[in-house]
Parts: sequence; C-alpha cells; structure tokens
Amino acid sequence: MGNPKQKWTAEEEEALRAGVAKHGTGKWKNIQRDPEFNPFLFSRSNIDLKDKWRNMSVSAPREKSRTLKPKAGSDAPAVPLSTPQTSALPAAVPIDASADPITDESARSSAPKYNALIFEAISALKEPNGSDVSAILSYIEQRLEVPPNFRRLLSSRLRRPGCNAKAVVHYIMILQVQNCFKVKEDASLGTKTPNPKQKDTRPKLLHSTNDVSPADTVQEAAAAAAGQVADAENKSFVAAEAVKEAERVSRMAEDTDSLLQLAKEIFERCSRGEIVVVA
DNA sequence: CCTGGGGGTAGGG
DNA sequence: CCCTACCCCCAGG
Repeated sequence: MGNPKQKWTAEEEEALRAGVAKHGTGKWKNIQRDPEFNPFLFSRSNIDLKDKWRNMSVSAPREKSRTLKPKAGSDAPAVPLSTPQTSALPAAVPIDASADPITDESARSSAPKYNALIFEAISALKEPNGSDVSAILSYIEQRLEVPPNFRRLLSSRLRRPGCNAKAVVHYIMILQVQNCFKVKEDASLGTKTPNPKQKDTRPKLLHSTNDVSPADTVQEAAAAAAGQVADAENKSFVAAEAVKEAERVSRMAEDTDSLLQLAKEIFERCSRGEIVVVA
C-alpha cells in the first residue's frame, strides 16, 4: 500500500552477491552491515537480502534436448554432462552467468513434507527427457489431494535452495542438466562480469565456513583439476565455479558416494573440455 | 535479535 | 493462464 515496490538494482544485486561470497549465505545482517556493501544496501533490510537471495537462486530450469541418460535402476545419477555433440562449441552463448547461487547449507536437516513427494514423483516418473513442473504436479495430484495453490508451491519449491538434498540432486540430474552456465572462450567476462569478487586465478577452497564436508578428497581433486585448467587457460572462472559447485554437491551429499563421483567427473571434464554443464 | 520458511500480491509474458 | 519479483508475517534458535 505504501510501498510501490522497490526493484532491486544491479548494484544492489552485485553487492548482495559479493556479500554472500564474502560472508557466506545466511549472514544477511553482516552483509547488510558491512561498510563495503552498506552504501548499496542501506535501504534493504537483512530480510530483504534474504528474500532477494532466495529469488536470485531461482534459475529457471530448461529442458530441450533429449540427450540424456535416465539410467533407471540405481539411484546413482549417471553424470549427465553435456554430450559429445559439443564438437562445434556453441556459437556465443550469452553469459548469463550470474546464475550461480543455488545455495544450500541448510539442506541437511528438516525435510519439509513436500520434498518427499517431489522426490517420489520425479523418481517414479523418471522420464528420459526430464519431468517438468506440470508432470510432477500431475503425478502428485493424482495420488493425493493438494491445496489449490499447490502448483505455485511446487514450482517455487522445486527450484528453491534448501530443498531436500536428494530431491534437489535428482531434480538437477534429471531435468536441469543443461541449465546453469556454460563457458565460452572470452565471450564471457566481457559484459557485465557478474563476478566482481571471486576472480582468483588460483581457485582455492573458498570460504570454508564451518562445514565438515565428507569430501576432502574431492576437494583436493577439484582443486587440482581446477588448478590445471586455470593454469592452462584463463578459465579460472570456470574452475572456481566448479570448485564451488563441487563443494555444494559434496555438502548436499549425505550418503551418496556417486555424487562425489559426479563431482570428480565434472572436474575432469572441466580440465579437458571447456563446456561444463552443471546445475 | 537474527534467520529460515510460508505465503500473498502485483506485474509481465 | 502461468511465472517472476518484492514484500510481509511467523516460528525457531
């Protein structure tokens, strides 16, 4: 009523990103207080930051190609990396790379009721091409009664961080394969460079806040692989992102070793090719 | 107090 | 019609 809606500016978003990169997710107050970001976020509350981050974490899932390996039989995700058809590298994929935050860290405990359903639906459907929101919705609707606004809830829930790890991973594996960032030569880092903060030529193990992470080996391997890449090319960005992704995945993994394998796979691919598709 | 999560509403395709 | 962006409220730590 008294708030005509204050759209977030690029500066604000960038500040938020930077803040999260520095302090980690969940330190909204710290970020907001930080004199470095305060000038940009002075008009935003920590709650606003949190909400905005939640929104930014929503990278619309895309489905198109049918090149996917369903691998029905085991829970082990089958490393759905981009298929060899990449021989001719995509012309000039827009960088859009601002999509990185999938943030979790909170995806370890308390699994909301819906997540189980979602996971169940996706598992049951197991469509080669992936299941979109509607499919999942249908599946669930046919099995039990859902509130009228369930679609939205589902829609949000699916792409929201913090969703049950397995569900997220599965979701990512199955239908969000070719989503996030793809890296092209120098085409990237040219426009807006949405990464003002994490531009380390040598990807180290970024802010290891306080997670124990069951993947020391992976991180090492990751660092190594990433290091090679960065050394060989100027793809430090990719490497850094990859490391990040690995940590993320590792953190999500609770008891699934295949996830760690996936992480390794990604890094190996990363060191060889250039096109790395992660969710 | 701060954070995370649910939900409502307005605007755009 | 559906989806996205912002905002508000509530419960837990």
